[in-house]
Amino acid sequence: MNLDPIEQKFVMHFGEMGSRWGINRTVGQIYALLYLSPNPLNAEDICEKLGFSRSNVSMGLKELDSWQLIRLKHLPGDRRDYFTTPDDIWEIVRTLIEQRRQREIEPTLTMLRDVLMDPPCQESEDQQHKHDRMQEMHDLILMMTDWYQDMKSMETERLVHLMKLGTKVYKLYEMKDKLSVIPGGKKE
Amino acid sequence: MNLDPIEQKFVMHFGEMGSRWGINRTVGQIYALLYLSPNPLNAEDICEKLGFSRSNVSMGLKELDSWQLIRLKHLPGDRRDYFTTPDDIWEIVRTLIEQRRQREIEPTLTMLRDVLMDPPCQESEDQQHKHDRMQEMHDLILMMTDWYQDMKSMETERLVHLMKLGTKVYKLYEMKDKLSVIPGGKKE
DNA sequence: TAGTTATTTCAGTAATTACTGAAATTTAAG
DNA sequence: CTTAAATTTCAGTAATTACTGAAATAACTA
Repeated sequence: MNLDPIEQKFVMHFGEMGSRWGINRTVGQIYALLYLSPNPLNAEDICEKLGFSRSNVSMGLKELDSWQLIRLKHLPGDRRDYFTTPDDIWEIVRTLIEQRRQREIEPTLTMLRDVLMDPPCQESEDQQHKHDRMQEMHDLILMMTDWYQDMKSMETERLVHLMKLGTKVYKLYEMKDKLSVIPGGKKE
Repeated sequence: MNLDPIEQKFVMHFGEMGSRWGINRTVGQIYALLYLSPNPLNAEDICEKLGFSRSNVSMGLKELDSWQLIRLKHLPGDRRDYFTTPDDIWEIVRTLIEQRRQREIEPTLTMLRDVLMDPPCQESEDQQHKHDRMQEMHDLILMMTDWYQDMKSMETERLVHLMKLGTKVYKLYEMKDKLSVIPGGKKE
């Protein structure tokens, strides 16, 4: 492996962390390497720097591509594929959240909608409890994804501002009914 | 396996989903079963319902306990351990987020703090770029965890209200400077 | 077109993780 | 204390996932 100490620490960390997420070591390390790299890297570069086989790197890049986390670049007079991560880290975060929503949340929501569709076959108390419990989960997930869809449309600048306000913004909101100066203050 | 069709679908789904998260099939299924169950279950119940070995269930429960996702109960005149999930699904979600923060985010933050501590050994442009890139990630993670710490302290009722408001609350906030009626309107 | 280079696929193997049954330990009751 | 029930541990094995090298395919060049 051909990395300076700091880079190595960062790359290794993402390799190890990878396994705590659904992602494997190779994929984690490749992404960390690309994230730090000042210029696009081709597959051969990655093999060399991380000591993985060419085919492993190919599969890792394919995986990252399926997550839409990398960008393909071409250098003039060079037919090889070069890869980068988006420059804007917020774009990376948004993509990660969106992909996880699609892969992990959406199927669960579909399953829940499905089982909640038909009413419990035998109307026992236990059946009712299970039904309620699933409804509860369904509603909570729906609320969170709706909230996320709303936030997603915000530009980074505003989102950062809103996050930094945190709960303060809510205290302000509570005040508005008392003031009844702001238009729409009686709604909700 | 001894489950009615709807329950089975729910439990199986969490088994399969488990592998997309860091969690394994057994643990996913056990949790789904406990989540739906109207009354606490002991290990033997779980073995029977899911068809796992006693030791596998024991290990699964231990894992769930380490995530603080289950509660231990005792029934009068019965020495066996019975388990439930919290009644309040919001408590489950909070615990999940908190645990993931501790296990996945905190170590990364520590690593980043660590590598950002000492200045780049050789002051090349590439070194600077890597340093900046890591700083960027550090700051973003810190902002998100700070925001989360702030939200964590809110009661469920208020949090739900705030989520349902979504970005509307921000539009209101933008208005306040123009109105300059609300106390503290000139801050920030 | 053939020849060259880049990339992907895939079958086989290595490594890791999940699961079991038997034995050990813990816990409580008599 | 002794006995019995409940739970955990752990070594061995099964199942799954990760990785490799060779072969196939694709993409360009002359």
